[in-house]
Amino acid sequence: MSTRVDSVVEDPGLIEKRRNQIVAAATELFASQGFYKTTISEIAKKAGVSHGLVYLYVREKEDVLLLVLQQVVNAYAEEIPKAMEGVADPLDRLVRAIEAYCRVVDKHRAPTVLAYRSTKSLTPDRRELIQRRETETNNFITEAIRVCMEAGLIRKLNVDVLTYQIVLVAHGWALKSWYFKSRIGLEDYIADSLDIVLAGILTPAGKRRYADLR
Amino acid sequence: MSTRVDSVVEDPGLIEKRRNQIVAAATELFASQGFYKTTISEIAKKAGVSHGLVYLYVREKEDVLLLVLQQVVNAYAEEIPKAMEGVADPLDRLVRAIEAYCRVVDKHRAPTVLAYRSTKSLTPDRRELIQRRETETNNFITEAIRVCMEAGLIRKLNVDVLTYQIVLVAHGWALKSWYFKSRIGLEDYIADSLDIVLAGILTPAGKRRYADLR
Amino acid sequence: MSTRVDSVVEDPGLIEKRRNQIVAAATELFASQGFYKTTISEIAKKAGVSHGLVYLYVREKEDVLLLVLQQVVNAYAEEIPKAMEGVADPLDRLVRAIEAYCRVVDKHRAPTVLAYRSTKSLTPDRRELIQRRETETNNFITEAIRVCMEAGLIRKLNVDVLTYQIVLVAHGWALKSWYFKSRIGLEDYIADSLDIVLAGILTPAGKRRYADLR
Amino acid sequence: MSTRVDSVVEDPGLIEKRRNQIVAAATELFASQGFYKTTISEIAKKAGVSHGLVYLYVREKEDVLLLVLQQVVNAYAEEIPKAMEGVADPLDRLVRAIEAYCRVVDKHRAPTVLAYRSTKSLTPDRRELIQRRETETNNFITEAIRVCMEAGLIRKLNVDVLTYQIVLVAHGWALKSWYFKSRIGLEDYIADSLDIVLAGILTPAGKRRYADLR
DNA sequence: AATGAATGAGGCTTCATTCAT
DNA sequence: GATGAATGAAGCCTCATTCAT
Repeated sequence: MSTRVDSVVEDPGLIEKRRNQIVAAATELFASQGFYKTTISEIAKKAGVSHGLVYLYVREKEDVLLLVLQQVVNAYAEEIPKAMEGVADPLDRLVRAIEAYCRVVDKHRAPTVLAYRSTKSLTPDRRELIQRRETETNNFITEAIRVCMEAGLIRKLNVDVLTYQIVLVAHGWALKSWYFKSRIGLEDYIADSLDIVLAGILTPAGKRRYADLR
Repeated sequence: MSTRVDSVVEDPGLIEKRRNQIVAAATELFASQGFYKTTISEIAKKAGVSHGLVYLYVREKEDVLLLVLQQVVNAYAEEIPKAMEGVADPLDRLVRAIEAYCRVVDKHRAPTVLAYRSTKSLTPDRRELIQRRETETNNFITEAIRVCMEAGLIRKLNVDVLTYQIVLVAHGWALKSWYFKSRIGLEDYIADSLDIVLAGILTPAGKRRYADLR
Repeated sequence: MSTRVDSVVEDPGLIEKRRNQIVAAATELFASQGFYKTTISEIAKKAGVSHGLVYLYVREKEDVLLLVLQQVVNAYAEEIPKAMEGVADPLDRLVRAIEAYCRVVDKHRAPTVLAYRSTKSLTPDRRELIQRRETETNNFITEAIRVCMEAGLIRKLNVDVLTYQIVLVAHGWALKSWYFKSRIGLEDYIADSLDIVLAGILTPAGKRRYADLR
Repeated sequence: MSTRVDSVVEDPGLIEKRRNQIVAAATELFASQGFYKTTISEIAKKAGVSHGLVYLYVREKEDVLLLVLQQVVNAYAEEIPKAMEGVADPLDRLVRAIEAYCRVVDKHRAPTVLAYRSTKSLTPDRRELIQRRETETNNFITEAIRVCMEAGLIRKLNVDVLTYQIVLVAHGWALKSWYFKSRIGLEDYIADSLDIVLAGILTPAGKRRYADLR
């Protein structure tokens, strides 16, 4: 979980603990006010430390943003494969991945939106770190699609387009939560989205297999 | 075209002209550096005016952002219905709306991404102005879907979910352009996306009608 | 009534008229908000002219202040001698001068306070113009005192101190109006002040003469 | 000593020290150039600190003015009662109060004039703070007069008018110092003013008592 | 004479970052 | 390791003044 963020403090346990405090506070503040309107002092105050301390665990303000965004994309990168673990059936794996994706997004709604708002506020090197990790996650989806396709369960389609269509469905839950909030719940959103997407991509064989899974 | 942004200058023609200059400059800068990293002076310089002049046409920096975002959502709100004008067939209307949406997004790629990044930087009243306009546009999609559904061309589905799935497909072209750029062109993206979505939502009758349209 | 303020406009009648508009508007605004918080645009708007016009009748903003202050000190310089005109009795002259002073101050309460606030905002040359005029006015008081003194109606006292004590009584009505407003009216203020001052300065002969005057 | 001015710095000793530096510098500058022509940077420079530091001890520029004016009215409120301490004779108390008032004014000549110029530049809440304190001070004079009156040493007169006549005599030393400077010294001014005022208000009994005091 | 658009100097204020304790 | 006072770069915005029409 190397973060590529430097600290003058040596003790890794302490680093872990302090950064968690800082990131938790920052996530909340960035999500509600945005990166630029949030000051280091606000973060420190909410984290219950002095603002000078922040600079013992981070070199610049932007590093805090990096840590926050890493936490989100790391959550994705961990929980999605975990949902697929031990599941052999290719279609089942894909479905579970999609469901998991929506649920992680739901759990991290605010920071997910933050990622859309603020990734570009990072310097290119840091930005790449985040995007690489996101791509990594999406590769699980891409791979699951590919396996289904090879098994004849999904039609021949542009895999990239399909991958991002699915990703956007998941992210959409966070991005448009201001719209959905009063209209539909998470589980219904997942069910409806799956319904649409799978109907659009499954082959007849795929459809039969999917019916069996339920 | 009322912008809800005040100006001390009276002449509407001049206001129009100056604001166009300012918005054009600001769009470019906001898109590449973000709202907060862009200064009023930079905008003025790129627009070829003094920075004092900006404040004759705008009351605060945030108004510039509002104008920029209004330009995008207005483009959506105008061009999408225009693509449907004179087209009677319900399915054709929907397809054209989707295609048009993707193309407007393509034409305004940078400011579309900007909208995702920066809408939350607006004060609530201004933010609402933008979101209202976006909802307005999306209502065309919702309506087109509903008509198709009533005509038995589209399955019974949650219309809100479907609307935003389509909207996200269109926006996705801008949001993930960093990924798609090297992989696929706009027209292929539209074709593939339509392929997936329509397959997912059309009834057998709808599929037959769609085949006829091509 | 040369004002020592330049104008690019030639016609003296027009200058007079326009300056009156400007000064009237400015007096009100300066009095309520102070010189620095008042903008040329506000003055122009209240005067019903364009703000560009102001600069045809005045070279700088400070000139407007000078004109405003000149109007007050000129009112003093005119009305106080006028109250003494045709009055021969030395003590009567002094008493009428004091009464007149208080009444002019009352009529110009706001600009009188303004003079205390803002005379120092003038450049030295302009400031001197105002102070010279004020001294001119006060000389009427000084002179009246001196004549009374020579006539044995007033005790031998430092004339300068006495003059300013009287002047401050008059100005005090404006300066401390926030305090007096709810406590006493103008005529009572004049009567009480005269009572105190005259009792303090009149000789027995003076007191007898004063009794005759009433 | 509560100033009603916020500071982000906690240590009261440091606040005291820094504010003293700032106020000393500001007093000088405000007195010579006025509030609006003085910049925070000038104050900081003269105080030997960075301009950023000023904002650790003050929230807005106007707070600096408030602190400066508080220093003057506080000096009045402290030194005048101190001059009366331990003095039992009513007339003696009044005379000492008047003398003390003139001397404090002399010691704070510039900021006293500043108070006349700039109190209105304060927002109403801050202005009230200053005026309340000034009224507090003047109440000592009012009270001393009242006691003398009850003891039959001073004639029945409007106490408010008399109070402010005395106050203006004291303030006059500062307000008209440009005139007096070359004409009379402080002690003579005090003596002459007392002479006039007391002659104006004392009863025969009062005059006898006053003669005894000398 | 009058208008009002345009300029740009300059002030206030914020806040990331440093550093002495 | 932690604190918090101090610094100073930098941005927003105002408004006196100019000038083309």
